Amino acid sequence: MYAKIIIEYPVKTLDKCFTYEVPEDMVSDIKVGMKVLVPFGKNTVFGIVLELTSAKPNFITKKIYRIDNKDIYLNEELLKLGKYLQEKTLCTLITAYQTMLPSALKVKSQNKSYDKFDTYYTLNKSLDEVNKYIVENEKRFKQISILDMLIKGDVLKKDINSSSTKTLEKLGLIKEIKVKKYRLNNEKKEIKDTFNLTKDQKEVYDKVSLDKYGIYLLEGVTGSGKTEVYMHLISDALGKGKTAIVLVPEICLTTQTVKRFYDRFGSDVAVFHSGLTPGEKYDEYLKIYRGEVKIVVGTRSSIFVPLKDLGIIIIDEEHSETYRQDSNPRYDAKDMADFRAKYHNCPLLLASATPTLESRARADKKVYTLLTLKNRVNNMVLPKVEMVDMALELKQGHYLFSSVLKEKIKDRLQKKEQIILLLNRRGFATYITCSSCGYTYKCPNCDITLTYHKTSNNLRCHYCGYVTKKDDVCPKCHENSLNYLGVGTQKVEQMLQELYPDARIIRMDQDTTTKKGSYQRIIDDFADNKYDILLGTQMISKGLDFKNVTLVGIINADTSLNLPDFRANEKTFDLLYQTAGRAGRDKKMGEVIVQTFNPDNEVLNYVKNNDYDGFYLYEMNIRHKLKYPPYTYICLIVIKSANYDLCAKVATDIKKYMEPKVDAKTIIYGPTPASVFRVNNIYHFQITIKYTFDNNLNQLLKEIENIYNQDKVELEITFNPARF
DNA sequence: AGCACGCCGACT
DNA sequence: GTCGGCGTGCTC
Repeated sequence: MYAKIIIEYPVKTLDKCFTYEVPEDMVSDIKVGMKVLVPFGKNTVFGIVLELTSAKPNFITKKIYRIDNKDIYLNEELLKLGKYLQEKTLCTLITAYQTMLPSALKVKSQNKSYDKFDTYYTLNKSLDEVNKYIVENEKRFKQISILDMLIKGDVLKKDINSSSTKTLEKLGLIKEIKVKKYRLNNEKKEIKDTFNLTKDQKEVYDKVSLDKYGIYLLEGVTGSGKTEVYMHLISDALGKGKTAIVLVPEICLTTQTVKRFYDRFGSDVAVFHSGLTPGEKYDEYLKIYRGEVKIVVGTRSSIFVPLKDLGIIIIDEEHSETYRQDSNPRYDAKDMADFRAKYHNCPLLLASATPTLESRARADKKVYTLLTLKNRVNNMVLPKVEMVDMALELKQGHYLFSSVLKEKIKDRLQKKEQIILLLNRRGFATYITCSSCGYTYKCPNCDITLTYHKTSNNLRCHYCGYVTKKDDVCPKCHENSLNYLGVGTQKVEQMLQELYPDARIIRMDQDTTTKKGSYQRIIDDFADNKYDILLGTQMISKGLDFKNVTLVGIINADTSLNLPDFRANEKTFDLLYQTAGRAGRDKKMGEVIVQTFNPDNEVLNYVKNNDYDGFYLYEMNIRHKLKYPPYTYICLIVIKSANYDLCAKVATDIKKYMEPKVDAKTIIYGPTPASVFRVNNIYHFQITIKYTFDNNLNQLLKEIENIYNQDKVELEITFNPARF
């Protein structure tokens, strides 16, 4: 028997099968998908068996050394999923499989075992023989008490280890056994199905068919109880003997959502996120592999878990960027989810209060089934949103906090209600703005904020390459106040403390949440009313549910409007709408203050009116005019090299190579310097491709990779990039 | 990726 | 005369 094997080196030249002979004694054990050790050149490497065949090849073959672990291997579905991942991202096949496996199982030399064991004592003789021993040695009280315990069941060695156990072991009456120990364990809980769905929720729930493939888009306002719908659907899937995957954005994981799954499904749930150690991940993977859990809740990579018989896949907060990996392979978990849903003939449910325009547009075109939850549960009303013109406030001497916001904060502090303040740091400091009038530079061709390049003191558009010089005074109001606009959370915290000396303020940003668990601690403390004000960056916007928060303040709504990205509006809407949704999640009415230099901005006004659908129509119109997704697809090629000239040359060569070969409607922009032009002395150029239908593009890009991706130049191709 | 083979410069 | 630079080509 011969095996076609793909080896561990993630290089394009080795991205193909090598054929090895399977030794006689391995024939009965070996299976497609197993990790094996093989000789390769002068080395010994690991690889994955992709195919088994009896056909003898016409070249000399080497023999497989050994199977790495015959208990864990990729099944047919996951092997196919890997190929799909390769196809979608143009990565090597081995990279695809590596991505799918937890680090403990990756195809490479592993020096340590990730298995942990508990040692138990167990009886080694029949009950009769043991009882006989007890009768014959009735004076050996210690031994007898041990035997009595063991008759009832195995006992941990460390609990009863003594000279007596050693004697019994020598006599052959008892023995040690090792049992695989999981690092994380959840108590088995009764599944309670007492939560009743509201009428709205029931309607949505009824429309999802668990018995066939289909993609549903659930558009549900903040606080509409989407999780409750998931629970019911999952519960039904389990009832059919099936399993479920729930993807959540990273930030939601440590929070209430997961707890709710534990409370409801107990030990049927495994959680997968970056906070787990490799050992913990390995254990969870093993539990899933062995079918000991039925539901996996986790971040992006959880889409690859080896659950069998999937009954439903749910992607919560589907608009979140975290579902797209921003390093190689640049996959989108939604694509993977779609593949698996098709494979298992089960539904894929995408849910969000602010769906991506792409998803929402597909729902319009009936590619997805649109489901809506328009009302909050328990008659909670959506918060009242008020715009404050910061240009006016500034004139009155209110710098970071407007007079209105200051008043409201004071009021809530008196009422012992809580406040969340958002400092919008998206798009921070890459652009130039006028601090008197709020003017920003935009590209006349692309309607994109120009990015400031300090070295050359000019402004550039990263899409088309438009360059203009930075003026000394603002072109609109002629004040000498063009600069990076930026305040740090620390500074805001300090000012806040000066304004409200008695307020208890907790800051949440990159600095305060680096330590493991610190994020959770802040959330818990705030939920426990240990603080009055939670001040944070975008990480506070998602999924948090604090009953006592009645005021949300958005300190600077504008920064993200100026992201050099065609999704700037969408990102701003998401951020503000979701943050606003943190207010008034209980009986008390919530209020939101949005501070802006552009009070007439349309996007902000849709936020004000809690009007996602309005925003959707408005933004679709813009996307249509400027031919942005969802009306087109975008593919980004980044060319990286330490050699500036070479980098620029390869970039232009690629464009020249592609231009005559693409579809007539496909447009190639650039090359332009990338948004991060130079990192560690590596230059970055980028080419943007806009296309609608281009069947050759994938093939063409493969060619490009083969021709231009050499030692001194690195190419990075991203389909449908999250940002650029 | 890793390693060998191979053909030209400055050195124990 | 050799050691070693990294360009090229191959690995079942």
